[in-house]
Amino acid sequence: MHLPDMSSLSPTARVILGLLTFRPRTGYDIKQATDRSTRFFWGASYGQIYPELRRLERAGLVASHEEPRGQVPRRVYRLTEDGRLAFESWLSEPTDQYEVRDEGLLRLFFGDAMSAAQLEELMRRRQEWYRETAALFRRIGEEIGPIEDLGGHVLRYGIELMEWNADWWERLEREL
Amino acid sequence: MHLPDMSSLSPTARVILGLLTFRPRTGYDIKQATDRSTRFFWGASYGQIYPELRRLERAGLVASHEEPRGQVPRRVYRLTEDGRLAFESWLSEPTDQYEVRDEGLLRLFFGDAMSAAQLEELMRRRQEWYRETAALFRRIGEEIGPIEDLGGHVLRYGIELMEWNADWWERLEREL
DNA sequence: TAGGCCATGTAAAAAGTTACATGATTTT
DNA sequence: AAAATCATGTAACTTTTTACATGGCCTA
Repeated sequence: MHLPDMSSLSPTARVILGLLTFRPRTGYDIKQATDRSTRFFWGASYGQIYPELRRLERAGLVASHEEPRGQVPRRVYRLTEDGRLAFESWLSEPTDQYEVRDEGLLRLFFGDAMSAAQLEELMRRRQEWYRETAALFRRIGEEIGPIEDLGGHVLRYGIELMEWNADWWERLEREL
Repeated sequence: MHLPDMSSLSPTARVILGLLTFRPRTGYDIKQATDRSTRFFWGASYGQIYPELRRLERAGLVASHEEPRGQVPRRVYRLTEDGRLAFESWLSEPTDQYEVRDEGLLRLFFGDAMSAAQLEELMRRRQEWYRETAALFRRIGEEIGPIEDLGGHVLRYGIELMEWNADWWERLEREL
């Protein structure tokens, strides 16, 4: 058995393999799962998921079988032994990749070209958005119940990060 | 005069126009500036910058002239009136785009597939990295002196966000 | 005189989004 | 009976990265 080449695991591949460590899933199911969980720190669209699943199957990291629901064709993917090894190997790699893409922050950076009223509105809007997003995360948390697995901690991270951001913009507004 | 189409301003175009609001720059200079300032919330590579500058010039948002240093060809770009209008129009658009891409967080999310020792190492590494990055940002802050413009506030945001993240992982470690 | 910085660019590949197309099943 | 959800996919496009190629200028 030759070890699968891990350096070729694309970001999307990592999310897919990760979600398959919990249980076998269809492409549709993977999309739903990313939308509900990893979306804010690593999303995926159908345009990536379906082709990537086929690539992963060719590479032997996942395997699939048909499982139609009535007339509806349906293909369920599961992790192979090679897939699990490749994923676990990625899990223990040291990586520092971290990136924030925040348009509000970019606007603030160039804010000297803004009027005072515009700046005011930006600060207000950002606070609102962060509070709303924190509330959305909280609702998701209530749906899935008390924190048990590590996914729960990540959700709590999301809530706290959104609150921190809202507070930061509030502080900025008071300062200016 | 017809208004330039702002919906076609790519993310890279916005950073370029934004940096040109301060002063005229060469492509190389723009790259240096993004590396030193916007990198962590909006970066750009040469492969985007040079082609984008030509697109922007064709669209009339920037203008350039040659300014060689000895034998070295050198082209300096500046914002046109249309470019300034397009950029200011973007500045006041309402946008909520926000994204975090954090590999450490992704690993934590799938951390049930990790051993206790692996998880331990992840938490330690992340704290280290956030503390180091906060220190790096602080050094940059010392170089550019006291906070005067809004760019200084964005730098302070970066420092505080890195500290918050380090603290979060420290708290997590104590909990587990 | 060597190394680092300034300077410009391209080609190819990788990654990701958006819009479209289709239709069955399940729930209200 | 209608609406929502489950389900699969593609094509075109946009965006971004990576690797390569080139060479002058400045300073220790």
